[in-house]
Amino acid sequence: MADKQRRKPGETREKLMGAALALVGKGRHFASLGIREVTRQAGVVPTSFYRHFRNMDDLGLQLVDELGLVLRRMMREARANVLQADKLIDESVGIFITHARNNRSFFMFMAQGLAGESRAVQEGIRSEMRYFASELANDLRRLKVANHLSDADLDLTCDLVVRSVAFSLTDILGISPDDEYQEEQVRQRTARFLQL
Amino acid sequence: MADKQRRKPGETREKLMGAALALVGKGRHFASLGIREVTRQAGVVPTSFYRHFRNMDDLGLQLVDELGLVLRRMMREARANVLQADKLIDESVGIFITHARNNRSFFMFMAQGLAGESRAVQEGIRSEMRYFASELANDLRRLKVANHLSDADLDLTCDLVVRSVAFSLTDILGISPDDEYQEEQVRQRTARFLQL
DNA sequence: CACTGATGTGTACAAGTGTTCACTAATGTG
DNA sequence: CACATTAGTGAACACTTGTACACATCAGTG
Repeated sequence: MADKQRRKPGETREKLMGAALALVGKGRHFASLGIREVTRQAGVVPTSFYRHFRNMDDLGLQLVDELGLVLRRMMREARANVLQADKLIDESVGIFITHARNNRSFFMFMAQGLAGESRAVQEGIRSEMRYFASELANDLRRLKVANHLSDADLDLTCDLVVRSVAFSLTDILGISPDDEYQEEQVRQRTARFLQL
Repeated sequence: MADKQRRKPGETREKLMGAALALVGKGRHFASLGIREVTRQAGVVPTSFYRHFRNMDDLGLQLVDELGLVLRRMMREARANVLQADKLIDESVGIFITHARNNRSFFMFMAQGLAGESRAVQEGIRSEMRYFASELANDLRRLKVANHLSDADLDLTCDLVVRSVAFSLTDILGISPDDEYQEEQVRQRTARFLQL
């Protein structure tokens, strides 16, 4: 695997992705970002952009890949921490919210991408969600919770759960700053959703 | 109420909103639209924009208002057509999908706005959804379906239902052209969601 | 060491951007 | 009718945008 060379040890490519993410985190929509804007934020000259990405959509796609890593990390942590089934929901929601706060920009990007303008990005995010839902179904099968549901219904339920949680994203991200009361509010509501 | 004057009988204001909507319908994201672009699509000179809107966010807000009308119309139709409770879900999903197809751009705008960059638009759409959910809860109470749920749980359930349906939007809009098979697929899945 | 390929920089340009200004024509109100 | 208001127009501005080109610099390979 090739590394960068010249001057700095930091990868310009990562700086660019980070810059785009930072702008999204500040409230901008990914679809409205321009090449120059991103390079400016990254502290790089505009032409450098083309060394790593064809265009903004390309950058978006690569962000989706990284997003996948974040989600997998979250899943792993959830699996490790959820030991008994009775606290399953509360624990999971807690972990999710924590990750959503720690990777605010990433999850914002995800929420945006679901209705974004690049079909490819849209499809990518959706596919990550499908994967997540199917893994969730497997876990539940393994834990023998929800034996009362048929296989097909379990899959469907998990899809529904993932969708609901994803939707709650906009709630969480909308208040994230440090409004602890509201956060608790959302936490409880999301948990109740899942119980139903 | 004042009307337009000069030359044409058609409202420029509506032409501008229609133009923005049309661009969204073509796959563009609202956040990436510019004033000049919209006026060009509307066949109007750029300066005319300022006669009706402060900026693009303002236009977005007014679109949300119109979106509210569309939603209310849909709700009315659903209320009129759903007579017996057993067909409630299938009927409702059918009506929803029909409206989603007929007002494709509007619903696309709605899906986008949920994670859009204007906080005001975001809040507006969310408030429309809350209103919709509360009306739905009232209807269900009236029909005496779901007596087994507490009031608070019913409200929560309806919120969940509206969220799920809204999420399905992206599914529906993503395939809308004329893929009847997939449409049936989504129709069945959404219905099953609601049954659960 | 010379060569190649990847990565970085600076300059340049044509096209598109939001917004302002002065001007014109139609409308509704006195 | 005169008048203020409203809704339309075209020209002009200062900037920003995406992209292309030529060039510089480094890492690794023969």
